Amino acid sequence: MRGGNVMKIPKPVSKRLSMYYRCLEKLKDEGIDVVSSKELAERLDIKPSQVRKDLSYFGEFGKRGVGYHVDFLIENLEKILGIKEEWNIAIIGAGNIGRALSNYVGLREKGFKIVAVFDKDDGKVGKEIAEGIKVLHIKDLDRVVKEKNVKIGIIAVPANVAQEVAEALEKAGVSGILNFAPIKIKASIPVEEVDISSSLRTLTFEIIRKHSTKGKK
Amino acid sequence: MRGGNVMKIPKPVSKRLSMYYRCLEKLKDEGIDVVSSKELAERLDIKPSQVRKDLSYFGEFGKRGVGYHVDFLIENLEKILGIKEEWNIAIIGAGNIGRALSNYVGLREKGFKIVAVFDKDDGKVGKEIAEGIKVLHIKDLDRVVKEKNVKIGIIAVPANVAQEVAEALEKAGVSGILNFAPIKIKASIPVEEVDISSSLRTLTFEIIRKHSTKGKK
DNA sequence: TAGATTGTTAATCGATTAACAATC
DNA sequence: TAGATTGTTAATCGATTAACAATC
Repeated sequence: MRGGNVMKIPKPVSKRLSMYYRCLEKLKDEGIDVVSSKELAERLDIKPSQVRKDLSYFGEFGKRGVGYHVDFLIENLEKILGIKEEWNIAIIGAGNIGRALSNYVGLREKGFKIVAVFDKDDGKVGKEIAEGIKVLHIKDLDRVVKEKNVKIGIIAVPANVAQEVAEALEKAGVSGILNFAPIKIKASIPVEEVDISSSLRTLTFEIIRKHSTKGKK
Repeated sequence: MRGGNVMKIPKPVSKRLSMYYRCLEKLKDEGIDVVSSKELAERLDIKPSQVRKDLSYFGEFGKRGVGYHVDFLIENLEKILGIKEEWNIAIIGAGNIGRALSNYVGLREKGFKIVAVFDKDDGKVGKEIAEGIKVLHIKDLDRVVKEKNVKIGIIAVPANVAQEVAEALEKAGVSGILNFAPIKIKASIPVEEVDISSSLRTLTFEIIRKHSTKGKK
């Protein structure tokens, strides 16, 4: 099914769509131009019906009895995920995370372009944090977001100021936020959380559980 | 319920336990020494029954009619999550992510100690990547993991070599892996994935959906 | 004791998987 | 046409939430 009426899509779908896309690119490289949900699922270690259901939220991309044309599916996923668009990004916070992200070339290749880095510390403002990127003062956020058409704001500041930075970003007019601070951000625009400490904590939890559980299958 | 028999715990529980812990520390700072599931839930914007159920997987920490003693619950969460333990970490890959993590002081404060950084590039080996941390050659992984009692390996290499690095880490004897490469790692020890590009992609997906959906509530 | 709040069972909700008619 | 594989509906599984007896 599909249509203009409200359609709820499970949270995990978008992560899987990215997986499908990456896999399809590989298939294309291998010279394969039609693939079945079975084949795709096998490569990704999931169920064929999951592949079909995930795709069905967005349209009918396959041919019964045949499978999915790799090129056609790639094209559609590119539209759904915004892969061919260029996304201008501003980073707030010129500390370790801010610096690492500014220098992370992998992002550029995927269409994510860091166009500005902000900090409130005058000692950092004006310094070159990455090639061609000078740190700006946070007070210029509004103006720069508009001028440089910033679509995504990345929060790379301590937890205690993260919420207010989020509000400033939203007010400045960004469309989405990626948050590295270990605190849940409340906003009316989409927010994704990346919490490294929390992931490490989940890991130690699992390690402890694994070792202390005797009869666990 | 609780007990020695196999007890399945929902995946999202550990993230929430971390949230509870952080919130309890704040409560302690505020001088509060007893808290109800209702109060805790309100502060975290979840349901009281979720708090109670999550905690019930690990024991009976509250008093009926009273609530939870903050200190007592903190103590227990510290054990469950391994918060007071020191976790020695090795990073594989001395690129941008590796460097950023090596310099990320926030980790140290939480008991995560980077004790070694590895790379296969001779140009990087021997260089000081962070204060007091010289890059080692990957060939010394096995020895160093044993000598320095490394418990966690962080994968900060490109996707195409991530799986083999994971296998090397497991063979060397680490207990868990944190993976920054955009590929799902298969291993028999716990693995947590942190995928920044994928999170950004989910964000662009949500932004596009939000804007193109008219009647959406 | 009366009031409050837990721990746990049962009901609900959401996501995944299986099954199958439609159709290439 | 016969075989294959989709798109979609129905069944299952897993996680959250509500309800309530137990008890501080």
